[in-house]
Amino acid sequence: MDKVFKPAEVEDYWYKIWGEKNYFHGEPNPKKTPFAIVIPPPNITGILTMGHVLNNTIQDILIRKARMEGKEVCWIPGTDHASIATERKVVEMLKEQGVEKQSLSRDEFLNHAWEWKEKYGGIIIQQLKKLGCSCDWERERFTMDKGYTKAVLSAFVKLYEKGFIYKGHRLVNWCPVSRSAISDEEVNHQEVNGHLWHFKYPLKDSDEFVVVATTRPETMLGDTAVAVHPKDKRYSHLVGKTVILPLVGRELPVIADNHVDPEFGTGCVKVTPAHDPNDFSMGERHGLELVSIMNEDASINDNAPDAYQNLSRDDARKTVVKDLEEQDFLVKTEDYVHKVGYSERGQVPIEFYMSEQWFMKMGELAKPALHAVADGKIKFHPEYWVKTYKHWMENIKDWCISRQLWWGHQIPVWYHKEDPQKMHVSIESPEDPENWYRDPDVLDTWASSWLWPLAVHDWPEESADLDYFYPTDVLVTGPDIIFFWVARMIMAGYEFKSDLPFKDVYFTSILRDKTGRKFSKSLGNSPDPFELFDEYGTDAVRFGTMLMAPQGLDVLFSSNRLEVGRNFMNKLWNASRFVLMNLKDGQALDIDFAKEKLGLPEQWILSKMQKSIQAYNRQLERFHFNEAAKVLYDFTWNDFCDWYIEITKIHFREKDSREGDVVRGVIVHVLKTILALLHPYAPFITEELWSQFKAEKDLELIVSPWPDYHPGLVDSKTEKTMGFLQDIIIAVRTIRGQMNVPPGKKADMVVRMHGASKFVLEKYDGVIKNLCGIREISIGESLDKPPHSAVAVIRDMEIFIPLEGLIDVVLEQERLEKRKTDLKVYISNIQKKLSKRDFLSRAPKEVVEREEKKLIEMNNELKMLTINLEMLQ
RNA sequence: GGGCGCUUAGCUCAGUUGGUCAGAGCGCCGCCCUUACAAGGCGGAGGUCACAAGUUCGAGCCUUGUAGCGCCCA
Repeated sequence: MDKVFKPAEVEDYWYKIWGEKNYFHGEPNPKKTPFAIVIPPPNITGILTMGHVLNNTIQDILIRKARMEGKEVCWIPGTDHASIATERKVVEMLKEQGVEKQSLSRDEFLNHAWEWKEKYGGIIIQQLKKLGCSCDWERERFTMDKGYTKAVLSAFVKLYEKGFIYKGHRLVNWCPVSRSAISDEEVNHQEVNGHLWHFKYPLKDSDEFVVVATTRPETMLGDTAVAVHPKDKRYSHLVGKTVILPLVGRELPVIADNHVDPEFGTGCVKVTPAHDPNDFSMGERHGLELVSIMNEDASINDNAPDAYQNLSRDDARKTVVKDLEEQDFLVKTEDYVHKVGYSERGQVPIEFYMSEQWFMKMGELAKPALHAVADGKIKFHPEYWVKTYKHWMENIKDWCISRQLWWGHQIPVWYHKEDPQKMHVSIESPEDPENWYRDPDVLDTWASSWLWPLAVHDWPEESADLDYFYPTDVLVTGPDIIFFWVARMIMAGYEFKSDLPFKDVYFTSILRDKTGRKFSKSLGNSPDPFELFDEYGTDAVRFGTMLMAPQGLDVLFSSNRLEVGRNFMNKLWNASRFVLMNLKDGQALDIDFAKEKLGLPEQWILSKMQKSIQAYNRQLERFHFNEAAKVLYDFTWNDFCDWYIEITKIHFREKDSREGDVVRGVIVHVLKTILALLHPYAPFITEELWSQFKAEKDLELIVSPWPDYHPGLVDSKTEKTMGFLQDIIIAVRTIRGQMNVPPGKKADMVVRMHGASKFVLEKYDGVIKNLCGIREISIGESLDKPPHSAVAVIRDMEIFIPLEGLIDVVLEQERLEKRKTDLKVYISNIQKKLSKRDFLSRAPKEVVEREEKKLIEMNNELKMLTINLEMLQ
């Protein structure tokens, strides 16, 4: 074995072997418990980010553990067609080639889109394989597969027939870049530094005028009223009068409406029903005219005066303000901070735009989904997301599901050419297609991905796969898509299968950079996972990432934190190397621990290991992946490497004892258990090391049994004794360290003690001698303190280390004084506690006894310290 | 405006059901290339658990309030 672990040499090798042996594939098997996960399908436009690393490592951990536990495991991978994002990519690509989308037919465009998909859509899948994901690749799906498409259209038809889907002429969120409607969830509100412009609108046949304030001057071209609050005395005389809209000349009524905020601006507002949702409802209440002044790309249309037509909305704003100023209608311009809705995909401010769209009624769909989570049938981790979910579900609004795009699932609705009111809604086209035309719009991508857990099995077709692997067990995803996807999948599950889609939902951390900014493509602050894999090794990236991602909190990611992972992998590698070097050829390593007489360190490491297994399983079961990683890290590094391996060196120096053979059995057993437990986090290195230790009959680690927890091997007495031994060793090392005793120089140890623990010293003197460089140990009840010696007090013993020529009296005094000061504080705290009658009567007996015992021990230590300090004077 | 979360060592963070002298990694100081590992070993320093009040025999943990930071929704 190499002295340093070289990840690149094992990663591809083992991934290939696992694949060849078909270990990733799951089939319905009535004899086994199923364990299923569906991957959150990444966009075909996407490449692997650290967010994907985090998310998919977690899923792989769950899947690999379940596989080792003997469950029938199925992790279904796939990709999402991502309507808006993909169409944008394809349009951009065509533009570079000098082709405008508008010059192509729908079919021509879709051919380009499919070509693009074939070329780039599989990149992220290859990347997930590099990460080590043990997905069932035979079952890989794409949301525009034939079977999947059928599922999406079937769902549309079923909901239409139920009356849950309808068409309406509404004001919708409009993305001028995509030239499509988008849903409320695709709008992000951002604070921007804007202005508040105050304009004069003159009263008809009068010298009077009103002043209105607006953040969007260009929309004045579509104003159809001016409104004030009915109780606003400043303006009550104007209600019912008419003002003239500057630049346009349109006559506008002055109306009174309760929804006007008298505090905003002048308390008098312009009303633009075709471009603002509040104004729209005001328009409905007052029967106002709708004047839409924009084209699909948010340029000004011919409902505005000639001077503004075809200007972009930004140019229109400048021109309108300039013209108003020149004509003396501008009163003032104030700086003004306000929130603006941005299109999530287009990254530009959205417009509110009148158009005809398809909507889904959500009220009935939401009911069972709300209850499933509120009643705990579906559990969220961390739990606090339940509140957010409930709040959204209880205030759910109808969902705009149509998009003015070509790439996606075209809406399965045909209109009759003679009579467009006549509709054919079906997954099949009409029998006389020549008389019909199909709705050109496609469905919102989420209206296909909400079926993912069902449609991967070709629902609504019946299948054994669907029966066996649905509901799935866990969904792992980011909290940013709790509404987009999680909530809607739950609704779809109940609506179409009358059952929940998953039992647990784990919401991952959001990754941020060192300064707390969210990782994003546009900021360019997202590290490339492949550079990290190269630098640290994939296992290290997986393990390090998991170690730094606490449940429910954001992660300030910095790649040097992955060093912890890399160092740990190297530690494990070298510990294995040590064990391998000390094994004998052909030695049977299956030791029956029950039948062998085990030494204290062996009993201790096995006891510690059992406790670690228990804690590890517990943390994994409660989805605390960082804490589980920590448990294993601590056990491996501290207990196994720092203590147990060091102790075994004593045995391995004596070549052929029977005891040594038992130690070999124990050390291999512990190491193999560590490898098995770590495998879900670090699959490559553990499989490689396993191959060095596995017996003939053993399978690859990926399908080897999960270590059992044996409570019978937990032995608290052993742990106490070993703890005592460790305290002694640490105390001696501290003295050596502080007095600068050269590591090679052996010292003697004189122990004055009275208690029953003397046997520990006598029996394990070898351990003490070897672990802290001691030559001779003398023990007695009335030994004198040797001259020039340093002292440590441990429980009932005084340990003297004679250090002729090395002892620094001042240092020794300082050290003892510090301990004495600390002790006094502790003692006084305990005394305070024990002097309270309420404490004695109300605290549990064990707690009181523990405090009393502690007090005696500390007082004893203090006494011995004081004597030794006095001797130094 | 409504909701959620966070505040523990210089930095980044753990801390389970309220009960040992509050932990880790990194960083810092000292010693060491001891035949698994210098990506390492041994030892050390470093904390008013944001602040205030309350509940309790007992609070980092529970309750209320305050301040600061962050996120989501309107």
